[in-house]
Amino acid sequence: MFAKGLFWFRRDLRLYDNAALHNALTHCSQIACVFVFDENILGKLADKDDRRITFIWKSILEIQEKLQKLGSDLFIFYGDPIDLIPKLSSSISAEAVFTNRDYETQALTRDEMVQAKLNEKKIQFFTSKDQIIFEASEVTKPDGKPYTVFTPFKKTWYKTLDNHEYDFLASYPIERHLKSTGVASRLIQKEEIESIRLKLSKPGRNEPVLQVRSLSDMGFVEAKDLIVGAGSAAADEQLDSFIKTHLLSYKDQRDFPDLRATSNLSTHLRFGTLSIRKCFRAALNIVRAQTEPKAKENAETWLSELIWREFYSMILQAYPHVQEKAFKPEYQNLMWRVDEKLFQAWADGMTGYPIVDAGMRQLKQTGLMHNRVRMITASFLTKDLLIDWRKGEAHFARYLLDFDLASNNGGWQWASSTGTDAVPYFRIFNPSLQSGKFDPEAKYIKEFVPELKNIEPAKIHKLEFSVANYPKPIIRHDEAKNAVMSLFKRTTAMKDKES
DNA sequence: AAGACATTGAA
DNA sequence: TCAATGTCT
Repeated sequence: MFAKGLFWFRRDLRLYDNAALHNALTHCSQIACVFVFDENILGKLADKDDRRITFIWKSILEIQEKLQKLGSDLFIFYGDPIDLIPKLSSSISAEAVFTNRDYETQALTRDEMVQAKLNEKKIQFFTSKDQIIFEASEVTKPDGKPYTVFTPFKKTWYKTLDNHEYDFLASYPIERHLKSTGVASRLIQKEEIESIRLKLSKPGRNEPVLQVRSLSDMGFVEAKDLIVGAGSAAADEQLDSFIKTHLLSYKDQRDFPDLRATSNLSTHLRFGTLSIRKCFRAALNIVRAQTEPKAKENAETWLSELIWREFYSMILQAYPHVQEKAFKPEYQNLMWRVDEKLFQAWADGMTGYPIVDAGMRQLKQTGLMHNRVRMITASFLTKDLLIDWRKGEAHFARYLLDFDLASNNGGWQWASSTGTDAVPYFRIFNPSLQSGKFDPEAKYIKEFVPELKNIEPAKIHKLEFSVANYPKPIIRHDEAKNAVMSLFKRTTAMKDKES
């Protein structure tokens, strides 16, 4: 038991069912909470009205308000966590720092450095699993090696959950430790926090710490077009409404982008405004309650999507090289085309392929893109334009409100056939067929490509139309298909020769 | 509109 | 041996 501890919020922006926060509250007599806007990350953001910064800001304000109601407060800093976390820990005389694990290489390196600095000061550093149900070492093949194919992974994932009687989905009860105020509280009270704040912001021996009171303190402005409500209350509402309206028809409807039948929870899962354990519990309860097989199947498909998220997190943990290069060694030296004009046409939604352009415009306009369309646009960039998947990955990373490195990288490597799961041959999307199949009435297309509002859907899919201000297709799909097949075949042939 | 395409990991 | 978020005939 420690007298004082520090809890560090990162991508777990909620005050319930939070593993590391629970750990802190049960191992310290008193704790303080902090969020740090990392200057290393924010400095690289090109747009000052970044939707994600606004989402985080609003979500942590919700947390701060709750902590204030509990008699405490939240420290909000801007700077380098490698300096700030140890500095704050000393200021509050913390003996230990608690945080939830993050598996991206950059985050792991940062945490190692934070830990080293803390240990110099004889302060302990504890991390917890919180953002996924199972870490890479917990779901493996019988020989202990990580899976690389989704379906067997999913089977073992379920089996592991079942073997432990669903303990892995149990909620961490935080509330009971947060109740009382005053001397009995487990939270350091706001007077003490205020005096530490004053001390930290005074220029003295050390640089004063930049304590954030508004977005503009960091040079950011509020994004006005945030289409996902920030905070955990909004997340809970979204979960409830998705379950009520779309879960039992999820399998049948999720692939049609105009139906808006997906869960829309990705942003909340990314920032932890929704607990993944709560998500799985809710889904499993619904699945179990279904007597009608069709409804059950629909709900199970959503569970499967959540397990895809687990799968790609596992891949990132087990194979961190995917962050720089192809998962498959034989595709690490593919000769992708370098063509800034083609790339820009794709990024701007000006390829002349309506379904692709609709998706790319939805991304820029809203910060999100329907999953089916992510696959179509990714396939188009890599298989039709022959442009390196990493260029597309970076573009999505810049604009997606729900950007998650593991899932984004997994999706791009999947679409470009460089990643886990076999069979490049089968995976060249035909944009015309995809749009005819998943947006038959071209409703989604017309929403984001209004130039086409008077064109018959069938003509849109077949690209048989001509409109002012809208480009002709920048590439012929049939020719592109042959080109990409021979690109992959050449590489495979080279591999065969070597062996 | 069923079958061909044809590769690879997992059991 | 089975399976794999597709396409093409």
